[in-house]
Amino acid sequence: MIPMSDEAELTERQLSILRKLFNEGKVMRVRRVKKTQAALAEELGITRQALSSHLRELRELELLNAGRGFIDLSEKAGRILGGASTQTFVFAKIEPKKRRNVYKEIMSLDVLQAFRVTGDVDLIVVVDRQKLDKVLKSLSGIDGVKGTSAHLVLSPLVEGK
Amino acid sequence: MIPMSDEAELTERQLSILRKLFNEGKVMRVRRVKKTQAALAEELGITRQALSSHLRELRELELLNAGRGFIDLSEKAGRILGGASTQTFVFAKIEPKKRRNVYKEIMSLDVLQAFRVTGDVDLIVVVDRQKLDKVLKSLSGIDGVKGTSAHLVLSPLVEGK
DNA sequence: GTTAAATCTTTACTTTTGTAAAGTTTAATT
DNA sequence: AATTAAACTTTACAAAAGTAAAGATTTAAC
Repeated sequence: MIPMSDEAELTERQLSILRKLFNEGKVMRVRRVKKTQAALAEELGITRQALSSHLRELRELELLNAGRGFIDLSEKAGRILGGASTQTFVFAKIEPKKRRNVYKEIMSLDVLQAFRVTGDVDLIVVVDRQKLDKVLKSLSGIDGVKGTSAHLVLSPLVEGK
Repeated sequence: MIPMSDEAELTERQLSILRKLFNEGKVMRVRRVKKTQAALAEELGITRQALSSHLRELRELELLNAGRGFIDLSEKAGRILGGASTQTFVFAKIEPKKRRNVYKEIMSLDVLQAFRVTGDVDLIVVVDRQKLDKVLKSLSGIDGVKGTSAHLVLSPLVEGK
């Protein structure tokens, strides 16, 4: 009975299952569409079977994975569509005294991830390349942010563990 | 017939499906375990149905999602388990002339992600905190790596889009 | 000692997805 | 005009996962 965020609780068994999966799992970024294949097929105006055979080929190319009620596009698919990887890393240095404010502001920005880290950089923010301009402007406008540096991803060497 | 990385090609229909999904999809990071529920149940020593009911509850708490042959843990699950994030960022500078070798070596390391990037850093490597020591040693031993700096994640401000 | 919660089993049925086969249509190529 | 590739259909069945119901165990709490 481990207490969760608010009301729910987890039993020992549930926790052990989570732990087991966590240890064996490989990290990946996906674009998930919550929709059954039947629904998607209808939107496309084709039969489920026709769609299914397209999905099979795309799956064999490692471009996507389908589950029950959802379809995940892989990073590889993003690369083909968007050209390059859409990730960008932004490092920021902040004034310690104003960090609370900085955290609060960053949480309201349209970023993929943001971390407080140790070392000669205070924050690492992961941004979608298309939104980099806007985010950089917002970031540098935050009271307490001393400086930023952006690092576009040229190519991923390793994608998931 | 859009040419892909090497040999494969995509038909118009396949491309349009990818594009549609890409636009509707939401970015998420997951930990994926490639295993059927039947196999997992056997490892746990319980029936498929018993496991299935655990998974249903975990799914209702948005801790995971199961597909055919795989189970995805959500970020929320990671937060409950790890407490903190287990990610660590390592920046590396490399000698341009030896970059090919460096890329090759890095791909064989036990890292979560690795990217070539623009800016005053050449590579950003994401490593599991537990493996940081080993990875740093391996990294600095690679011919062509001029220097590294590690940045432990103190806390995530934003987890997934 | 009784109660209650957690966990499990067996049996059985449904839903979603995967796949196969045979054949039609359309458009571009030679 | 004949060929070929892409895309689709219908019919049909298989596999993986989801669900339901009725009951057995175990363990901790009261």
